Amino acid sequence: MRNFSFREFLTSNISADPEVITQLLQRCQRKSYKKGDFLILAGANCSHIFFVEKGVLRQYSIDEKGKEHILQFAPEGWLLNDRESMYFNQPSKYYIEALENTDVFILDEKVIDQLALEIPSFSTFNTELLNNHIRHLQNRINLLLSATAEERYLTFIQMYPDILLRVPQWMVASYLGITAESLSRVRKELVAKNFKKTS
Amino acid sequence: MRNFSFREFLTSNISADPEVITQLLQRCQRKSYKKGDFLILAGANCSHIFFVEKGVLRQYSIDEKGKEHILQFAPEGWLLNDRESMYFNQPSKYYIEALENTDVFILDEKVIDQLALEIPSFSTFNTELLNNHIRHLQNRINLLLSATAEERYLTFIQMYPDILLRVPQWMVASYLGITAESLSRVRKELVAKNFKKTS
DNA sequence: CGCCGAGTTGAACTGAATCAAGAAACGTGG
DNA sequence: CCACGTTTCTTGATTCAGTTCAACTCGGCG
Repeated sequence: MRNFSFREFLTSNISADPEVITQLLQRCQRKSYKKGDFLILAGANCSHIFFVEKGVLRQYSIDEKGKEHILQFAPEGWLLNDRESMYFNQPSKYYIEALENTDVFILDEKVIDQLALEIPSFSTFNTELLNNHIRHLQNRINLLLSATAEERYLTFIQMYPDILLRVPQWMVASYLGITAESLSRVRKELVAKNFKKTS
Repeated sequence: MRNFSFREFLTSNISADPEVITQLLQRCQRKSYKKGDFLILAGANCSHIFFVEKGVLRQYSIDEKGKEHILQFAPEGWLLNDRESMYFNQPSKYYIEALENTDVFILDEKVIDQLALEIPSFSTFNTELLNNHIRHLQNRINLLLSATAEERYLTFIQMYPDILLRVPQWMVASYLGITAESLSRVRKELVAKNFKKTS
């Protein structure tokens, strides 16, 4: 798996001179987690943004019936954070877990606030992240409201082309809001359709 | 229905002196729509934020199968906007329609940008709106992933206690991601349960 | 008065869940 | 490197929540 450098990510998104970005990076923590490690447990406050350099994270909740629901996957190059917990200072509803050995940059809320004061373009950057996040969530809602299991799955593999090869299939099912068995059948159906088409 | 003044909303959310807010309000457009009017059609760019002073709006999309899906209701005191269209300059996927005669304040993107430059606390305010929006969307996704039709309905009436009395029931069904017939049956079931309990 | 959209109800149907069992893949320790 | 248990994936049978289609009621409005 290719590494995604946080520096690259930042330079292509914030218009600040390299010196400033270097300073920013110095104020980040860098951490490595092993497969299965938790970065955050539900119930704790989560006031950081994680940038994945290498590996995959998942963010999920557990409902009253004991079922897991995956809110987001974050492979390399993706950000993961819990704005609800961070911004509103609430205990998080979500667990964040490493699904592979994963290297992350951790940007703490305090650092974000400082940076927003010091680098004018940083708050623009932060706004962009928020807007992007909203777009992502809105599209997902639309999909959940309108699409069948098969349609959701097809959309998923377009959005996260390689995740399927890297995480257990039942987690993908959980992200899609269906059971593992259903996903297995959907995939079987698709293979059958393709076979028909190409033979 | 009680009126919700935009000034009140702003003063309780931005720490800027009244003079500045007065100026802000002067740069807003105020408009009235009749029941059934469209504020925005899908396909057009939507670069404003609407604040509802009186009335109700709905924001909805139409999928390939021709079905409507309601993304949000906005009764008085609520904001409605399409960040995806506004921020990324894309044609909107959503229609915005007045469900009653409705009075709104319109805050244009250009004005927002100006204000962010002129009033430091304004961008904090904007960030707060974005974070709130994210929280709202995330909770909805969780609900769609985990809850049955009945559970969604119960959550809905807690969140929008009076909307049900003001808009056709089939629109609520569309918001919940179920058919009008199903909602009718869910409601019937709930009445039956309550009758059992109280007799 | 007559029409039309909204809501209700019933019957048949269907996509997905559940339950259960077996097969395959995987990791770990000997 | 093999043997073992554990987790994941698949498949089948059954059930169920919610959809679809259709008929009927009700209330408002021209």
